[in-house]
Amino acid sequence: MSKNSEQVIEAFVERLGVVAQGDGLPRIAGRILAYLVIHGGPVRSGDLAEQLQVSRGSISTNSRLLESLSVIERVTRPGERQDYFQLRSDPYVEMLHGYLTRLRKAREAVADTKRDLDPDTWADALARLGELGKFYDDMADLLETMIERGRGSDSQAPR
Amino acid sequence: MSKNSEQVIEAFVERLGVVAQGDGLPRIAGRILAYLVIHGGPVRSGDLAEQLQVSRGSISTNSRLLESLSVIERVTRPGERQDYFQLRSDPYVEMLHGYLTRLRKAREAVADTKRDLDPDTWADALARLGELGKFYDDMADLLETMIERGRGSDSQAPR
DNA sequence: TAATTCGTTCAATCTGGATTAAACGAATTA
DNA sequence: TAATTCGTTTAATCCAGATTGAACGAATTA
Repeated sequence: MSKNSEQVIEAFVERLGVVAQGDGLPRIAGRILAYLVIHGGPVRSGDLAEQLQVSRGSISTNSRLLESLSVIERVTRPGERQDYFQLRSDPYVEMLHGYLTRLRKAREAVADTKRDLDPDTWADALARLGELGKFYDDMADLLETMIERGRGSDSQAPR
Repeated sequence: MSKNSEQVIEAFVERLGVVAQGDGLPRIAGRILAYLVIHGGPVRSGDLAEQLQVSRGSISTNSRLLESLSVIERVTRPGERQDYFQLRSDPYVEMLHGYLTRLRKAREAVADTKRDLDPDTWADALARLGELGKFYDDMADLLETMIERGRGSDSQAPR
């Protein structure tokens, strides 16, 4: 690895950490993801801690988070004790499910409110709630489209 | 307002606060938005502070945030000193611009990295970066579609 | 057996961002 | 003029969530 590449990769890892943060994920989760995007193949959990300079506990917590998001997967090797992690085949599409869940929660809040408000007294409010609900619905549709589109047809799968 | 409606609205305001939080916005911004969705018309800034039980400073900061996001607008009335706030006409579509900005930032991190990595040495990493970049591109396209669809035709546009 | 090396958990700490409270200026009113 | 009432800003506080570090159990090795 040329000196230059090191810096480039380090920068990428850090920037994806910030992106993850903006998406409501722990910074370290983004860094792990970035590291796996760069280094692909199964990476030893211990290496992650060392390379990213974070505690083993953090790696444990955040890798399990990414696992639960179906972004990475844990693999093992016969005769070896360490866990390995690698990207799943459709890593990014999977993340959309998280957005979808949040969207549905928002949508539910709107729906509940619409249901519980008296139609005569709150006509105006209900109209505006309808707009907001529709927005959430459209967003959800779009995400579902995106998920549908991505699933299976993911450019080049096997590595 | 029946006792019941009060509770319903209060719950809605709180829930949208949580939603906002999940979207990386201050909780109070979400509450202000919810309050305006319910009560529509121009609402006095002072009322917001009182009704939401937060400091004037918070109202000031968060309303300016929502203003900068083009979600609400500030209006005044001749002879009155207080500021009023109301929803803008396409409040939700406007929020998408924020997502788009974040998406582009992520996309840029990927593009920069791709540009700076030696194609021979990092062929695999570049392929994976390409996938990630494509994902961001697709997301951006979809958001732009959404923005396009929503703009102007507001209420119920054909899908 | 004891000593390592894993991963996980949990309490303690750290930290960034939200929120407040106080101070300020501007406009208004008395 | 002084006293109010706005909105904003800033420093101080608060808080939730991230991160760490130590402790633990399990599996391994010597």
